[in-house]
Amino acid sequence: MARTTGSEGSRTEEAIRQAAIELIAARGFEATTLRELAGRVGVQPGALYRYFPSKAALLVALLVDHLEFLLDHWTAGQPDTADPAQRLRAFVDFHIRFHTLRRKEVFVANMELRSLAPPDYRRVVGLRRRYEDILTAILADGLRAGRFRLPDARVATFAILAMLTGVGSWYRESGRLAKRELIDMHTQLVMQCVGLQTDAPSKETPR
Amino acid sequence: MARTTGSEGSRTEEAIRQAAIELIAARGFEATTLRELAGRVGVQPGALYRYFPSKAALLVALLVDHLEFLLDHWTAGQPDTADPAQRLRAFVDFHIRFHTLRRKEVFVANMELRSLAPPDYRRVVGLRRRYEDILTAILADGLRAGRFRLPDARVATFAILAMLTGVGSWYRESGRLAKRELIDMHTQLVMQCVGLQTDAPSKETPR
Amino acid sequence: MARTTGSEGSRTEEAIRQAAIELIAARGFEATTLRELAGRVGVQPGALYRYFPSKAALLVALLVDHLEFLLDHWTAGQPDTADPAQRLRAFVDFHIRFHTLRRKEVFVANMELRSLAPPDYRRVVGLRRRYEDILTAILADGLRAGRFRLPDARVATFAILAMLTGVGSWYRESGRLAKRELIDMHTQLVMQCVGLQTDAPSKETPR
Amino acid sequence: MARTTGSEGSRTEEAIRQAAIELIAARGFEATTLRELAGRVGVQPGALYRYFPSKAALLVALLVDHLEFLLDHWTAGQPDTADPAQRLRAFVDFHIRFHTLRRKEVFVANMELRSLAPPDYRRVVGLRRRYEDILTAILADGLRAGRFRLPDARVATFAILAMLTGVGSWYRESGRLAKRELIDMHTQLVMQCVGLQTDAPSKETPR
DNA sequence: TATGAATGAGAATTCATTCAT
DNA sequence: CATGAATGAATTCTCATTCAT
Repeated sequence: MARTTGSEGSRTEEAIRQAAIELIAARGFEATTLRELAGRVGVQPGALYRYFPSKAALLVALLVDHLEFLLDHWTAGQPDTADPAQRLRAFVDFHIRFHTLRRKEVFVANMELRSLAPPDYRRVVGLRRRYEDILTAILADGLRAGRFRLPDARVATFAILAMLTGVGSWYRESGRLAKRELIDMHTQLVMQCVGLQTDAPSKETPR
Repeated sequence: MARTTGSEGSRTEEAIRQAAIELIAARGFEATTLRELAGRVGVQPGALYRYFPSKAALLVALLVDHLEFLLDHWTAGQPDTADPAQRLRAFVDFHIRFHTLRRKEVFVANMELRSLAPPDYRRVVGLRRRYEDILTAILADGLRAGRFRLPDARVATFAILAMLTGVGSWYRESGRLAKRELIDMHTQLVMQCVGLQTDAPSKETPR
Repeated sequence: MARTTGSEGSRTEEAIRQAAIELIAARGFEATTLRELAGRVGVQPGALYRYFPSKAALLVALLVDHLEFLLDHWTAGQPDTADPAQRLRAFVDFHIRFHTLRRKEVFVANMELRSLAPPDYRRVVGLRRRYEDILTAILADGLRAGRFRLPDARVATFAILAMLTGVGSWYRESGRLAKRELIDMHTQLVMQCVGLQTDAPSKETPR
Repeated sequence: MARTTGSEGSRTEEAIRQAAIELIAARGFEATTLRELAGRVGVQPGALYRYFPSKAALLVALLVDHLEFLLDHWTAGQPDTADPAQRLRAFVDFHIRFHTLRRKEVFVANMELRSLAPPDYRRVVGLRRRYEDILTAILADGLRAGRFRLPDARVATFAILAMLTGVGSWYRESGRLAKRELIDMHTQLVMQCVGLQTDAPSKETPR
């Protein structure tokens, strides 16, 4: 379904969101001016205020929508198994796909938390926390079942998320690696990280 | 040599650097104003220009010094062994110690690359690259020696650095974990990640 | 004739006028926005332009109508006597009644003259002048007849009008004084002011 | 003593205050722009912020200083008598002198109360109240001594102040009347108003 | 008769930077 | 070595107004 085609207005709003993500990812929130944003969208700066009451509110809308979208998608595509290793595999696959697909949103959501006013910050961090909890639950499950060898489920959550999310900051569609390879590689790394042996071959970095 | 003993001026410069790191870490470079910086240092804004030709130059100085300090310290304390596993252990220890000690500098260096003008950006990224290369070399060594099982030394470098650097964003001196534990945990995670078995015990997350 | 029965439209126009008086009295003309006005009326800002060609024209309409209403009412209820003292008494009564009844209109008419463009200013001041002239004529009559003792009929006009109009700025229906008392008090003050003895009792201010 | 001659800065501040009074008196506070104010002073708009933290604060400073100046001057020149009639005479003289001398400040103080934020409003109204109380005290004295015939000291205070203050809104130095005449006329009006007989001659308005 | 979308001009305010002293 | 005064350019945001529908 998604946003129905709609009037002038809803198309303008979508255009603003798109352009905002692009600009904020490129320059940072503070360094992004509404003038430039309006210019990209092809309207006057004042017109932005029909859609967002302030620059800050625009950022909040972007981040909240992004995180809710992320959570919804995980929920919708959740793996049909209770096996922790299988679930972890699915999580890595999901995370990398999502984070390479919506690279800019992810980048913005990671970089601009500090541009949020305290109440907005709490709201956004709350949503992010729910995503972290998904991974923590998988790791804790695996630990409990004696399948994973880990020092601490929460620390490992942060470690693995940092590792996986980092991908978005250097991966380019046009680069050396196909997305399939990327996922396979990180699956191997994560699996080993939680103490599972993999039979993936080792290969040296080509230069 | 440089700023050692401390005339009035060099003490002021140190104070500016300190305050700048603090402010930029807290608000971001764009959101940090020279007025506020000057206020913290206890001088008028104009006085800052005795020490740095521009706000941008101040950031560059901060980042370059930080990265050179990082590289110097690794070089100075380099482990006295050729064994890849030992070297990797040493790297993790060094990295986490440094990144928890100089948390704010690290945070700024990771967040504010995009605030740099292209030539400065290249310079700083060049330094950072030299640090990454240290880890890549260790991993490639271990691969060549058949000691590590890894998909790709470069990808693993990014993955491990992201994992380790992430620590700085949530670790607090006053938190649940002692620094020793932190290092042990991440050593275990990294060792497993590169395919080495560890004998560290698994423990569940306390609630 | 004019806005009597009330199609949709003429009811809307009345609502606009009402809301405008209220808002302008509260915030001043410049500080009143058409957005807020429209909001109170329950329409979109653009709809106001069906009724008034501009914000400035709205103000003019308000002021002119108010002053014409004032003059019409005096004319309609004019006292049936040539005696200056009687006429003065009637004027005070009329003025205070009108100025407490239509407090907000009066307030706006006194405060917002300077918001008028020169031609509108002249028109409105012309109407106001006709009202002042009513009092001047009474005073001049009384002087000529040797009944009043006054330095100058015009100066006294301004003085008395200022005195009486001032009431509107502090009088509240719900306050300490009934309207009847208010009128009696000011009648006494004005009568004494023009040199007539009154037999009204003096009373001290209660605390 | 007064503001000592002083640096560049204090001269600029004085110039800002002067120009601000002039502009605000002419156009109203809301309609006065900092651009225009700066233009009159001969500086860039931003420079105003060295002297006042906001447009609103500038207005407050103007009003508070004006009212304190008014109160100080009355106190300094207070009449050397306890006789209510004499004191009332002195008050009228003082008030009209002051209100014709500092016409614009007075006008602004009367018109722009509503442009103040609530706390500032309370502060300014508090000062104004202290001035009103001076007149109320004189009237109450005269009443108690049986010298004045008045309905109510507080109501009479408002009435007389309105009458006297109104002068500032039409008096021009260059007009028909000398300031001496103006004061004499209003003294007569006020004296009669409180029920004292005067021996001033009546004269008709020349046309 | 009214709406919804947008404009264009201008508002207050902020900020890096300069420079005479 | 540092200040105090000021600049000039930009920023977010507001608002009266227009107009196709």
